[in-house]
Amino acid sequence: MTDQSPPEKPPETLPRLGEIGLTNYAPYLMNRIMGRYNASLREEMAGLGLTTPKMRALAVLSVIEGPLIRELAVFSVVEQSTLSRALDQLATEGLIRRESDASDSRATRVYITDTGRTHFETLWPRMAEAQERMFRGIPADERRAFVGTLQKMLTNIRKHEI
Amino acid sequence: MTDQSPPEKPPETLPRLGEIGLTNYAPYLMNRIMGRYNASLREEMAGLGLTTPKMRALAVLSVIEGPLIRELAVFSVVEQSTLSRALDQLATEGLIRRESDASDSRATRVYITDTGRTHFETLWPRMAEAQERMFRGIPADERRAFVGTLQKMLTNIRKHEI
DNA sequence: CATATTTAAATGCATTTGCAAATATCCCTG
DNA sequence: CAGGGATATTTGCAAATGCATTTAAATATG
Repeated sequence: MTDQSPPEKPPETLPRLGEIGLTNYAPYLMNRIMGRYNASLREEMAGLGLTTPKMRALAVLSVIEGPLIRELAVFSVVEQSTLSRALDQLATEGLIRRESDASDSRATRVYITDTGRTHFETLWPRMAEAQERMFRGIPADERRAFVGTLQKMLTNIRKHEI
Repeated sequence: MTDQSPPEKPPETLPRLGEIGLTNYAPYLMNRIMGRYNASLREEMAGLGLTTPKMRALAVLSVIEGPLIRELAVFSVVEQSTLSRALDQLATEGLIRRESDASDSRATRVYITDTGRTHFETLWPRMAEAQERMFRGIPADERRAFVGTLQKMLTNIRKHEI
């Protein structure tokens, strides 16, 4: 009972959320900002008959040629089962095309159609605008640094997913 | 037919997503990163009987004292009707308390209970860890700059919401 | 080479979500 | 101070979501 070590200091003192404040906690800020970004697009998307998963799939497919469905799920940040159904709709509407993989008949590759590309290009200016609103008043070099940090963060999380 | 001006440049040329690349488009990166962050917490939350809306409400309430429900909806980035039901559950579980506003009997203020605070403090270390994983290898000054930019962005979107 | 294991995608089902409408109260205007 | 909007919250309902399971095919193992 002669232990002299200070009992009140744990090895690592974790500050509480209240101490940091919501607006210093990066995930809170990011969720808040993305919530607004996504909401601002939802309206536009609804007019085009698109939901968030459908739009995200189209966006990724406008850039990546013929990914597997499970890859598309990761890139577009949509649950695989949700994506599967979103693809059903997109295929029915003629915006994408499913093609069974040549070397693995379990797998399916997904391609955007010309119609799909046109559709996405109608939406893209709104997405660019929404980004522009987010970044309003932020100088170019600060934007670049911000995106650079995001890319590092993506690398960090990628070690856990994929 | 002697017009010498270059005909290929429209007044404002909007780069396509394919030209920027997904990984230079900030909203894509942010959605991707937050998707992972939220997924990593979902598991932990499930064990505590929390959903994302319930967790977010608790987190905000651990910092903000007695907000109106519509304010809480904005702060916690949850649709008001969804929040209303999340609060039903949280109240049943004794984690929050609804109290009708003194000066406006339409309005309801929400307070976290001691039990709710304890509950949230069980989750908080996981949230802090998740943030730490996101920021791994990113130096302190870069983190600060990043959060600073996020705060500016929040100000930008705030002009549109609330 | 038969069998067990893993992997890809789709589907069944219960829960959650979000829009729109309902309800209750407040505030403004004449 | 009565009536017509606004505003705060809840609720009905159809659609979307996500987990767990199924189906089908590939790969590993003995």
